[in-house]
Parts: sequence; structure tokens; C-alpha cells
Amino acid sequence: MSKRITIKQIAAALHVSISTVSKALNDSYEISEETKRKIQEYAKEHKYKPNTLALSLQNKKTKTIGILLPNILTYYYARVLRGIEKVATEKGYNLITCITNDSYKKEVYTMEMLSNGTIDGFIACIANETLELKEFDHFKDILEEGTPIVLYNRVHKDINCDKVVTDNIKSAYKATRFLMRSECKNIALVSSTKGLDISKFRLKGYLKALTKYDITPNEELIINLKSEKKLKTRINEMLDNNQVDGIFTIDEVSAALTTQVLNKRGIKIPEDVSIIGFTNGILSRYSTPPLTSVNRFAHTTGEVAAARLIDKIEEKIPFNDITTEIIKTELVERESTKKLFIKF
Amino acid sequence: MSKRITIKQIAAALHVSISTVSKALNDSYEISEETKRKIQEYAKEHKYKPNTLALSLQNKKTKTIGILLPNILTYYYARVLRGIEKVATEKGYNLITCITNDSYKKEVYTMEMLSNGTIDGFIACIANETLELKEFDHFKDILEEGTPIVLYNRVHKDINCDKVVTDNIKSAYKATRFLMRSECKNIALVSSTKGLDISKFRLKGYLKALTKYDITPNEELIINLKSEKKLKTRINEMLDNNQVDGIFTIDEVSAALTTQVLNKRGIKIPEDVSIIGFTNGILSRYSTPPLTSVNRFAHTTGEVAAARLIDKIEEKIPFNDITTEIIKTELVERESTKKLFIKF
DNA sequence: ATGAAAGCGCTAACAA
DNA sequence: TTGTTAGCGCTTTCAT
Repeated sequence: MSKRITIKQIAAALHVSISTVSKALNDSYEISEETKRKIQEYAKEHKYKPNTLALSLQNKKTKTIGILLPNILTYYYARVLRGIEKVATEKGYNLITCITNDSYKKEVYTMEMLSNGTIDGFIACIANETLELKEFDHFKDILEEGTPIVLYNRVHKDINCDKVVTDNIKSAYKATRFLMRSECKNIALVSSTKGLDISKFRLKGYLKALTKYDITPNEELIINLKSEKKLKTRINEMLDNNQVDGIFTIDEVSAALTTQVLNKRGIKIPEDVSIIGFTNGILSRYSTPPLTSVNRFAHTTGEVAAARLIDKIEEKIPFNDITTEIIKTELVERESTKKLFIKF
Repeated sequence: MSKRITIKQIAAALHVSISTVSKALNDSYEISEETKRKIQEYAKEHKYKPNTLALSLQNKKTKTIGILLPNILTYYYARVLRGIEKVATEKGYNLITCITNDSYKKEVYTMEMLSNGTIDGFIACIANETLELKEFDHFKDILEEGTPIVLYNRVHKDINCDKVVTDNIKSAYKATRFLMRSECKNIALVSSTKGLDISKFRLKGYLKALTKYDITPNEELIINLKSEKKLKTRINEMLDNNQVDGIFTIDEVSAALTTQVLNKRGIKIPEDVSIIGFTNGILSRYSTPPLTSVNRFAHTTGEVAAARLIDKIEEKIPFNDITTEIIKTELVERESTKKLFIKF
């Protein structure tokens, strides 16, 4: 257990000054080849590694980004993280990752903790609780201090910083329209994320599509619950009392549970009922049958957010140049919807 | 954009010395109530936050743990991370998370990067490539330096440090036995992770169970591929030419694809064929039908690893006290296997 | 009760 | 070409 060696120790061992060692290790032109060689050799031999902390203290730059995720078990966030990680690594940045669990308190605490020189900037998705409380002072304070923040997925207009979002309304509109074009007449909506913005916006897109095509929305066909707990029961009830030939599921869990219910009832997908999902995650790809769904490009979201933040940190963009990037979506056709012969 | 304030600035503003400010902020008994009040008020007013970097440099402790994950999209690793995160937060530690993508180079680079004062210890899952190359010097060097490491899931005997693992052989044995007890005679194995230790060990457990119950393993019933690419084709071939009434799938993706194939062929689960999976992730829970599978307690794995590492860091356990913790598994019965009436 | 000074590991301006 | 010194933000002896 040989502790790490410092520049000072090298200096002492080689009877030169500390700054000579520093310069030699940085390959400065000021130092003679002879001395450089000697010092570098000694350093290598003793596995010298510069102390990052000391460097950061000096440069006022840590090359570290703080990431806030509401959770990591949802495929979407895992993929966003992957995207961030990719460009961060390319540009030599490390990631400090914190999972807020959608708690306001944890979010505030974490941001306080990290905004003291530990990180150069934040990439964050606002916790649900924070959004409900409408308490954004911690974001504002940090921006005030000159630390850049990029918000993704969940944002709020009161926080004046860069944002990367998905157009939920438009995407839901397109998904619903797709069902109509594949000849579905009675299109239901199933959600287990009531209360979240995404749920609100996707519902809006669904309603917009129906209205646009002169279909009066039927309340009985809209299941919008806060959790997945009673979802199966409600879907069964709906199917007991209504004719349904298309279902737009707002989140992956809803899609999976809907599929399970239909299967239990002996309803064939897509022959009897078509299903279209949102968020093209692992559940969609590997479900039986594979699910047609809206791909959100989570990975791109992460990449864009990271690139933007790093540009801000490195002052390639002025701090006050604020933008909102909208990541487009794409419909991935699989086997849970009927093949369309008329393309549009 | 008002930059962060330092202790020095407070001292200047209040015409006291730096050390007085430091002591006052730390509520030292040496300072008069009067002065303390004045200083603390001023600090609060100007939102003073101590610079973590400077503190870490001083204490030689960063209260930060480096986490190495082969990937984050697999539910298992996401859950391990969650477990680590939980205890780390409780004990006031931050996490620097790095995804190695199973690359040896990235693993070495990351560990080099972080082991320079940035982190107090590592929790790591060895990258596949590293395991293939059998190159463990980076781990050994870091341990030499006195930085503790806890390895989880994938380990190697040449690395002498704390470990947290699953008993793959035993678990696979139990899963296979379960199929036999639910009256399956011809039990196939499907894997898309050939080459990994997990694949090797689970296969071993499967064979052990067959042998134990006097069944001669049939090579035609063992599909062990390196990726999921040709998996469906191979499963179809197997089903074309063999009688199969039980399938042990070694990973979640194999389970999902097997389910898709059976469904396409009109084979009923579990009436015609029972399936049992490994790793009780999101795919198992939400598949149609829900999958009976071996639960690995990924969350516990993370918790145990983190607790152990922090104890090491805080020197509650001597550095040389090395243990290997085996996390037990549990079979979660769902709908992809026949109900057993004889419990065991 | 307050302050001066050294030091954590390193860089960089300046001097020799 | 090499060394001295100050300083990054903070804590902690040791004087005063």
C-alpha cells in the first residue's frame, strides 16, 4: 500500500525545485531535455499522477458535469444518460449522477451540494414534486452564480436557461392519426401517469387528432390513472362496455399491461385491436407482439443537452444566449398495428 | 450573475482576518458571539457556500465514490446503481458514474482519471473485454495506492478485494429443477450471452440439475449464442426438430424473443411450453404472459457493495479485511410456468 | 477573542 | 535553464 506520490516528493528526491518538476512534467520548453528525462522517468517509475483536485482548485474548472435524473429505471432516462455520457467522454468531462426520485428536497440538496465548485454545470430534469410546488429558486440561484444549466424533458418557463424537449402534443397527434389511418374507429387512450405534464400534453395531442378528423372524444375510452395499480381492472371494464379497435398508450407500462389484458381476453393484436405506444423502449421492442410506438430519441436528447452545456462551460456560447431545442420524434412501425398500404 | 463569494472576501468586507471568518462559520468556541453573528449573517446574506474542492484537498477525502457500470440500459445494472445511490446518499457520498461499455480501454482510462484524488473508492463491474484479456493491472495498481475497490457481479480471483456476487450456478440449478418439478421432460436452454461468465455458470447449473435428475443433456436443446441476432431463427429450428416442453432462458432478452417465437407459432405458454427466465427485470414483469424468473436482488447487491466500500473508506474495516458476499436469489412465480401443487 | 502563517498539490509570473 | 514566490479556498496550529 504505497501512497500516491506528489510533485514535492519528486523534487526532494531529485534535488530540484518544485516548479522545475511541474514544468518538466508538463513538458515545458524551459527545461533541459536532460532534466526532463530524469524527472519524467522518476515520475513514471513511481506512478506519479497529478492530483485532479489541486488542478481544479487552480483552474476553477473541474471538467465535471452534474446530472439530475428523476429515476434511472425508466429506459428513457437511462438512454438520455447514455447520450450525455457519450459526448461528455468525448470532450473529457466526468459525470456526477444523482437520482432525485422526483423529490423536491433531494433535488435542492443535491444541487446545493454540487454547486460549490464540484461541477462546472448541470444537466437536469426537474423533479415532479418541484414542478407541483412551483419552487424554482434553487435553479435560479445557481444560474445567478454563473453556473450554466441545461434542462431536458421536463422544463418550466420560469427557469431561464437552455432546454431540450420533446414535442409531446404533436407526437401524440401523429400517433393517434396513425391509428385512424389504419382504419381504427374507436380509439381509446390508456395512461398511468396522470398528473405529469407528459400525460397532459399527450392527451391533448390525442384529443386534437380526434377533433381534427371529426370524431367526438368519448370519455369512456379515456383511462387516465395516476399509477398502474388499478389499470388492468379499468381496461377490462372499458372493454366490457365499449367497442374498441385501437388503443393509444401513453407510456410503456400502460402498453405492456394493455397487451396483457387483451391477451387474457383472447383479443388478437393487431387483427382485433391495434396498439400504439409512446417512448420506444425495451418493453416495446421485446413485447409480444412487438409494439408500434413513438420513438423519442432519448439518446439524442442527452447528446444535445451535453453538447450545449459544454459549449456554455467552455464559453463558446455566451451565458445569456438561451435556446430551447425541440427533439423530433419518429413513429416506429412494428406488429401491434395493421400494415398501412397508403403511406402519408 | 454574481459569482460565488469566498471566505477571504467576507474577511475583507468585515475587516477581520480570514481565520476568524473560518472559525466563525464553523461555530468555533474561540470566537465571540457578537463576531460570529455578524459573520454568519453576512455569509448567509451573500449566499456563501464553502468550496468543496478546497475542503477535499485539505482533508484528503472527497466523499465521492466512482462507479463503473458495463452499461446502464440493462435493468440489472440500473437497479444496482439505484441500490448504491441509496446508501451513498444516506451516508453523504456523491457518485461519479462511468459507463465502460464493456471496453477495456475505457475502463483503464476512467479508473486512471478518477484515482487521482477525485474519488475515495470504487465500486466496479469488470468489463467483458478486460475479463477476456485477463488484464487486471489497473485494479491492482489502485488497490496498491490504498484506494479501496468493491467488485460486483463480474469478478476475478486475481483481483484481491471485496466482492459482491450472485450464485449463478445454484440459481440456474434451482430454476431448471423448478421446470422439472412442473413436469417438463424436455428442457431447452436459450442464451444470447455466450462468452460471458454468467452464461457459463448458468449453463453449468442447468446441466447439473439435469444430471442430478438422471436426464442426459441433449445438445440440440441448448442454444448458446453470442448475440440476439440469429436467436429467433435458431429457436425456430430447434422447435422444428425437437419436442420441447420447458425452456430455461439465461437472460431477459432471450426470454422475450423466445416468447415472441412461441407466440408466432401458436404455442401456448405455459400450457404447451413453460418458460423460466433469469434476472427479474422489467421485461419479465411486463411480458405477455408475465414471466416466472429468478430474481437477482440487484438493488441489494448495490446496497451491500456501497455499505462495504464506505466502511472501508471510513476505516471502520481494515483495508486488508477482504470478503466475498454472495447475494442469494429467489424464484418469482408468474404465469409462464404451470402452477405447482407440490411445494418444495 | 482575534490574527498570522503554514500547508493541502499544483501552476505560473517573475527573478536569478 | 532553474528556482522563488504567490496564490487557488480553506483549516489549523501557534502567537498575540
